[in-house]
Amino acid sequence: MPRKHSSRSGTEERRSSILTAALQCFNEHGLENTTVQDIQLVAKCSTGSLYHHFGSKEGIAVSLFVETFKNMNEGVLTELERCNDAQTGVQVVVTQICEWVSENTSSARFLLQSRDIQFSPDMHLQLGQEYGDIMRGYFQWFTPFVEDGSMKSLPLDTYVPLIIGPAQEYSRRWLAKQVARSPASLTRIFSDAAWSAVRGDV
Amino acid sequence: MPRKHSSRSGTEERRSSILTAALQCFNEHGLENTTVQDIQLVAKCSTGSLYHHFGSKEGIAVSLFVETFKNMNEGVLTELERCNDAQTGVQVVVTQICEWVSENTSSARFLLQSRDIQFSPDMHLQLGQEYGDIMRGYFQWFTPFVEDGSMKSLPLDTYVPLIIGPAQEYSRRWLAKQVARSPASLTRIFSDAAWSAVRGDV
DNA sequence: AGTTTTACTAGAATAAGATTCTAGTTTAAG
DNA sequence: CTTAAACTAGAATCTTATTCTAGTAAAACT
Repeated sequence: MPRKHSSRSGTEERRSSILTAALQCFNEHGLENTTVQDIQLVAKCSTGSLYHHFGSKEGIAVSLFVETFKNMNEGVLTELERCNDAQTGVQVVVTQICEWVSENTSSARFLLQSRDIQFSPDMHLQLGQEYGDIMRGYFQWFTPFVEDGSMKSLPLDTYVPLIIGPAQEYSRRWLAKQVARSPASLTRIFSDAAWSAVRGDV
Repeated sequence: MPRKHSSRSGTEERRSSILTAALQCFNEHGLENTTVQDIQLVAKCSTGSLYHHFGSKEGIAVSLFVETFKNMNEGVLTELERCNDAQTGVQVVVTQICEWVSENTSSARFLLQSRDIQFSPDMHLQLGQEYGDIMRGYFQWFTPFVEDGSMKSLPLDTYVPLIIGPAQEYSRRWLAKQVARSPASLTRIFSDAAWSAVRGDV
């Protein structure tokens, strides 16, 4: 695994070409059934190169996970910060998620179905860091509205599941091809549900 | 894989001892990092025996998944059938799930984190069968209440995510030790949210 | 009871695939 | 122009899933 930022040109391309290849393979054959050779073949890179960059097959999955996760959440947070009332905020979060899933099916499939990647201790740390930052972002936005009563006061850990739970669960099913209509087309339903789950009792 | 019911005594014990051992191993090391040898060791059985019963490591996971899934849903359905109004029904489903997860952490962890088992075609068929039966059970119970207006009329595929989404998403986090309070202790919050997501507009 | 059939167990042999290792090559920095 | 570090290659190895051959034992049949 490379410690510092790559100093060499073309190296970032190699790295991301491996990630792209991996995403494609994971989507075609599943994480489990993808061999590193499959990835090498698609990315046109050698064993050495692949292991230099990621250390292991799991390392590839972890990097992909982290980058995808950050990517999605940064998009959502950006939109959220444009809002200035609780209801709009909640609904925008749900809408953004539904749209992102519908437009980035490969990434979404990987992200939502890969709960059980085995994170090694330091990977776990890295992820925990990112995760904490992102959550802080959300909570900072919402806290004022809990305080002024426009949102219910609930245990902190329950907000995220209440708001994104239904959309996420539906998305999982859609990505697994168990249901047909895209999450984006049901945005309204899921964002209404989210709001009624956390709105203050007026 | 055995086609018929086992005719021989002690065979069912061997079979279920393998499943139990597998569940334990999966929980300790993760699906990925569990070797069949690990399972053999815990179950005290030979390679031949294990492969006779399940055909592959994946086969073990699939059997475990199917049995656990049926198990949980039968419990929920039984309770549901005792109810005779929509609100109670919805809330009982959520409550049952929260309690089952809190009381059967090993099984729940396996069930909720193993979205991405690669089902081979015939396994997929078997699962699809079970799954369809169970869903039919739920829908039969709910349909009348949609018709009489006590529940919203929505696309069929959205009911399940709306009702169990938040509880399930929270449960995932709890099982991954990302949050501390047990789902059972938050039943009220999740079942209220479920009901407000699907209640008819009175 | 004796024979046959079939479920089941065993563990060695094999095969597939992940990871490591050795030997470079290329680039940036001094 | 030299050196150190990033990077690439691909053969060798090591781990692990799966297959194969050879049985044992219980039920079914006569």
